[in-house]
Amino acid sequence: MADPHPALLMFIGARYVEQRVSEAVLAAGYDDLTPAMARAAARLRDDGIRVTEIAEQARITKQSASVLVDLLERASYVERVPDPADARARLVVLAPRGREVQKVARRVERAIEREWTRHLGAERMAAFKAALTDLREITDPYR
Amino acid sequence: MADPHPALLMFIGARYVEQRVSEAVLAAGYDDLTPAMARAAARLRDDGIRVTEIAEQARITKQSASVLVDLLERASYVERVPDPADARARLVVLAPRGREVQKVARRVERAIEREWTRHLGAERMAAFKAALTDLREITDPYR
DNA sequence: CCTCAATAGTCAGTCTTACTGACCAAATCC
DNA sequence: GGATTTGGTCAGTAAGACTGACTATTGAGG
Repeated sequence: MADPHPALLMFIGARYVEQRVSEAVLAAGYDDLTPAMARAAARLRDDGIRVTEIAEQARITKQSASVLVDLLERASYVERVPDPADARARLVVLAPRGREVQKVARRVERAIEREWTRHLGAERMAAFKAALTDLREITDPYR
Repeated sequence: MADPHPALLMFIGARYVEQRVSEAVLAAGYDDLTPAMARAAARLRDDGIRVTEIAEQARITKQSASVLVDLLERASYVERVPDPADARARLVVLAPRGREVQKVARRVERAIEREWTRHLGAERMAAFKAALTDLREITDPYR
């Protein structure tokens, strides 16, 4: 490829991080997490999230999201609790085991960010992150 | 998310481009291209490529790549020609119909690059692309 | 209040797109 | 010139996505 589109380079970088994280999580002994489960789990917030919200953000149907949450729940990574604000809905929250995995993932993510900063230098890295953040404004329909 | 990891932002951008391109291709009347077929087709080069190479670059097994090439061939997007340099191998090359789709895709990609340049400014865009290219050195095992 | 459209979620069934394992034929190594 | 590597296919299976139909709750209008 003579001059690859920025999007391809972005994809390559994102895929690299996903692989590094999933390897580390596997190495830490969590071998029952599939990539799809992990991607769904990555959407979790501390205050809980609805299945429908996971689906929107991950761009999958609510049925698919529901299956993934089932799997995560069965493996004790998350719990479903009733949403106090809406009796139709249930909130997906991290269970203790999920919080442990999250810690492992966060640690790898920070390590990669340091590696990238070392490679580009602090200044270029900051500019890079700022550009990504600005581009999100025109590429991310979910804020 | 308070401070999303750069990789998430990269993923969001890459996904946006893939969606824009696939929408345009669909709108141009090519409705028999699945996302997986398109991703495989995106690896094609003018001088032809081997199925095994597609597999390596797309990080899928050669069997999966072979199936996708079959589908692309059946839909007249590509052809398989014997590799003059190796009688075991066959080169996957774009067929006329494939070249038409490629034109549509390239057009959208250029349009998006212009939009991004408008949003960031030419200077920041250039720096952004340079940073992506540099990061590729440490994130892309296939050079 | 009371209907009724919208929303949160599930169930059932299907298709796409991966995977593993076994295998063949040509090329390359020693 | 036999053994190993490489390019690719065939067969079978599983993960993960989709559509469509359905239930229960919410919230808005009359």
